[in-house]
Amino acid sequence: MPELAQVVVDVPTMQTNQPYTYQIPPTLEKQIQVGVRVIVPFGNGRRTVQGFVVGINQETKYEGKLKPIQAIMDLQPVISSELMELSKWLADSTYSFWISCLYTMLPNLLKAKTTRIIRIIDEVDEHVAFDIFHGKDELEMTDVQDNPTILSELLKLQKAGKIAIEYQVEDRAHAKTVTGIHPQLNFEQLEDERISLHSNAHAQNRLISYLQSLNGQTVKFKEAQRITGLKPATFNQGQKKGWLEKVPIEVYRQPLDMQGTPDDQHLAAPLTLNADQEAAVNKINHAIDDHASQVFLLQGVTGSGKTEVYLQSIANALRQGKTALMLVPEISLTPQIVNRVRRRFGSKVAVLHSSLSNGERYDEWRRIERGEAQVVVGARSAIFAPLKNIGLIVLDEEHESSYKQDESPRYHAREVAKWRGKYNHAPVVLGSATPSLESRARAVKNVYHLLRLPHRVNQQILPPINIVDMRDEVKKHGESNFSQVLLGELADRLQKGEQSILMLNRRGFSSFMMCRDCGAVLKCPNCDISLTLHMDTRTMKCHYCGHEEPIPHECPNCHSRQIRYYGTGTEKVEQELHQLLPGARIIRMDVDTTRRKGMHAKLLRQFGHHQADILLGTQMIAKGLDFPNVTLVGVLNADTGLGLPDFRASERTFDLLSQVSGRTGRANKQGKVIIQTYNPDHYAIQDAKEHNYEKFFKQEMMLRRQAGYPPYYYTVRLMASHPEEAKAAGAMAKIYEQLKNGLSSSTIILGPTPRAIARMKRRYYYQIVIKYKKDPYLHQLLFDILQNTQSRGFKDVQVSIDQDPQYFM
DNA sequence: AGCACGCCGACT
DNA sequence: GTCGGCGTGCTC
Repeated sequence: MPELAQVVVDVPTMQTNQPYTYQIPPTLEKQIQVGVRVIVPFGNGRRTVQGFVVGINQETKYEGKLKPIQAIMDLQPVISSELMELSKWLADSTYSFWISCLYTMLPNLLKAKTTRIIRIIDEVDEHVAFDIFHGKDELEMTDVQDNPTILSELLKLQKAGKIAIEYQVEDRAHAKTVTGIHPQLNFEQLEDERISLHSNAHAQNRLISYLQSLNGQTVKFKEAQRITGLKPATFNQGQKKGWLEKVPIEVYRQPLDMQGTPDDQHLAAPLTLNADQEAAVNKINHAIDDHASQVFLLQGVTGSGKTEVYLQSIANALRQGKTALMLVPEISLTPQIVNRVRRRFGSKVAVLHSSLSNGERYDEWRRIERGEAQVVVGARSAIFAPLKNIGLIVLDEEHESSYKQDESPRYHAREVAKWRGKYNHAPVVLGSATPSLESRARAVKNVYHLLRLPHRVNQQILPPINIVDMRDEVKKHGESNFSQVLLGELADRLQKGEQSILMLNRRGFSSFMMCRDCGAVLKCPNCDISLTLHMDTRTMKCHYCGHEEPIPHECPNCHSRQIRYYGTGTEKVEQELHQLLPGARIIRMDVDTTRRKGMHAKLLRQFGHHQADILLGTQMIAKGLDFPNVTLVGVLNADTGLGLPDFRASERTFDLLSQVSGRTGRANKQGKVIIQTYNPDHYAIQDAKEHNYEKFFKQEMMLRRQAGYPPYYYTVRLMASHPEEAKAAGAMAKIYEQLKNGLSSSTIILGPTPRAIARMKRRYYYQIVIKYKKDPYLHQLLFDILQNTQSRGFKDVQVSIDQDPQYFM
């Protein structure tokens, strides 16, 4: 019996979400392995697609004739056996396609581009040759596919055999190369060449000496020019005379911020640990040494030196000959933290940012895959880094919601980390000053091992927090984003030459246009939400679909000219600040000023060098920053997130206030925090003021218990969308019937209801939230529901399932 | 996804 | 009669 390949093809639909069996042609027999990418014929016609070999065996249930694999794209598997296992688990636990999970684990460049090319194979008339093919003999399908007239014409020609459609699967993954030069002659031969030189050919003479000094090595052309000072023309002469040859040298793309990485001779030494840190490191190191897949929850107040604990534990994993993975939320993946890891571990470190180009990302991935990097630092998707023999996984700021991917596959990096920890028999460290309720509850139940760092390393007390009641403030001093107290403190810092950080909480908050006469709010034509004013581009933008339109001068509803904008953006605050404190130098950080590559780092560097007095920003400045000269943190509007219809609203507010408070008093100077709010008595704000996580945890747990939310219940969210509201609602109603009949009696079904943002990108959304403690039928039932989605009655309906959603909106 | 097959109304 | 609209089903 011949070996057969089981292939998962790149056709992400429910019906094709399974391996297909292919013959292995004799020429590929030796190269085919599980985890390589292949090109296979799929469907009628000459269509070819990319796929992954997920198994090699002799089994097939398929009765028809098996097709052969057309080509193999990798010499080595790009999916290891660990990641293969993981991909199956991921698809199952997130209700997503296997193929999507495989791609999620790889750099984008490994997703092949498929193109359809239309080629003339027989005489066609002039109209076709010039008007459609523009005189050429081939055409890309993408150029014509949305022109029905041309398309039908081409279809006829295809039937007549005049043109043919060819499929090309193109691998986009290419190693970057630079030109290198390689001596073609040995020392003596070069010496002979020297003799035949003209006496004034000094440059060529020097080139010969240089080539001799290379001893047969290949060097980069640029490098050779730099060292010899010779012109490219001289080298070209040498090439013509056969002394040297130009060859491509494979190099890794160097991200901007990688340049200037310390060399491995001058790495930073570990810092001295305090007793708490040492106890934590010891526990973690024991687990590493014992190959124990224990989960630790490292709960340490801001400034308590969690990072040092991570670094020393990572160092221990490396000493054991193992690798380590450290995850950081994208928002705090700042140069500060990356540089700290690089200074400690030098060239062993690979970094996976979202701001890397596809090529850079591919190169970092290959460095890891080849074992050249043993420490990986990155955001969410770095959890799939192709490290082998993992000894430790760290998730910093484990409570961050950005660890959950909000599109399919909707995985949580924390859960993947635990899976890989188990597979590799390695501990997982979850670190946070404000752990998620889920994690902390597990620590209480001893599922996780709790490690605490209750003190700041510099013995600084946590900064005192003042709450300013903005209701009084507005009564006494009128509308302003700045209370008298905050202004006074800011002026005081300016005078002392100290720095301040101001945070504008943008959650659930933005500048919108409203008509003062009829009250109409300018809304997105595609989505059900108001448009946000962007002064920099002078446009109104939709934050959901990207729709953009000019700022209106009159109300589109009643044509009144009394249309004004409301709300507060960072720009408006900056303007107000310039008026109130004319001398202050301000750096504004928000999505608009940091969109350009490298701007984030640049602005922080400027602030670090004290080129500004005030750093004004959104949530992105709340985490991870460490500036010793900052002695004041102000939160302009603490409570805008509290009103959101989301059971985690209080937790997020508490986290945010705690995190941002930690940005001050980090060095020797005492810091201070001022929080402005319209809800001064809310427990999330009061507990943050007291730096009292325990109190907040107890209170919030009680409320979650009463309302039946996580961590007391698991939740799943189902969503259905359709361009017509009734169709979306109807689909959800059908799903509701299936659920009601199939689930156990203790399970609670909420809905169906329209989503808080009921319309987005021209589609209407309906949702159901299921709350359950234990339901043996649920998992299978949800898969059945997805399967039923294929039937009539669900035409054009998109259904998605989100296990443990982060947001209910 | 992409394509063929097949069943209905509108035209050469 | 046939062309082409879209609903349905299949891809190893």
